[in-house]
Amino acid sequence: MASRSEDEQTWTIREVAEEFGVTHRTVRHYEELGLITPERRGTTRVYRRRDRTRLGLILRGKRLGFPLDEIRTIIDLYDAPRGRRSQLEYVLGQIDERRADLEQRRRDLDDALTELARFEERCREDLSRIPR
Amino acid sequence: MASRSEDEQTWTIREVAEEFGVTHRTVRHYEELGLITPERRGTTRVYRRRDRTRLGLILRGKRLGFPLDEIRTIIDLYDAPRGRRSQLEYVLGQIDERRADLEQRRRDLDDALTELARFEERCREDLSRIPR
DNA sequence: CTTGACGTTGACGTCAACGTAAAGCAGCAT
DNA sequence: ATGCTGCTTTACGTTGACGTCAACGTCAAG
Repeated sequence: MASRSEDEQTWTIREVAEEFGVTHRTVRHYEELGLITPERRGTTRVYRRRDRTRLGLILRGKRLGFPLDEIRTIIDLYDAPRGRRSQLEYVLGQIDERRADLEQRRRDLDDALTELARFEERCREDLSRIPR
Repeated sequence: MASRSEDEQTWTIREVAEEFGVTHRTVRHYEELGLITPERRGTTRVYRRRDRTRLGLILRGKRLGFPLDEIRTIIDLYDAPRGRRSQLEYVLGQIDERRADLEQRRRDLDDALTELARFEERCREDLSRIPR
């Protein structure tokens, strides 16, 4: 039972890779680029909740089409030191830039979706005019 | 005023490139991949409204993180023949797939934005606790 | 008629994001 | 001890999306 701070569930590289639907090579690639930094038990990589969280953020960033180095600056932002006032102000500025970027994407996305809806409408009309 | 079908405004490659903020090499690359097919006046490329429309769609697709060959299938869809019933049904099916993809992206995007908002909130709280 | 300013076609270079093969160690089941 | 399985590093290959020449055509201006 030992109630120490043993929130220490860990995973192997195969486990996280399979869980997130990527290869171990991909996971290691992200480590090479400094996106995740698993500990080592001897020579073996040990992944914790923090690493899985970051991996999730990375993959979502990829689905959104961000390059990996940009993704790194984004998720590093979440872990950045925010002790001093100047640091916090810097972080808040970065947040604003990020939001502007994301909102541009959402506009593009919404435009694409409404166009698609209009196009579907036209197709359905065409279809309704075809007999049989 | 000569009312012929002279909706024939044209542009050169430099013009469209500059207008859309890309290089002529990029425009030619898209042509190599069959994403746009400008006519030729002799050997020179001639761009019309249709090409500009497609270029706009391509670049929006890129901002959304789609690969170029996927973008081609998407915008080709808009120009696909829809004469027969089977063709229309195929197109409608493709539209559904596209929409599912785009909506997944929007979910990711909204998640990212709400997380960002929460994070900003925390930063502002931290900031309010710092004197001076 | 030469000189730019643009246009054209190759062809090779580059960078990101991995894939893939080669070779080795580490534990442990037989 | 031996082999198997899973993890490791090293290193070169691949694909997508262009960049970057080089070498040449063309047409209006001087």
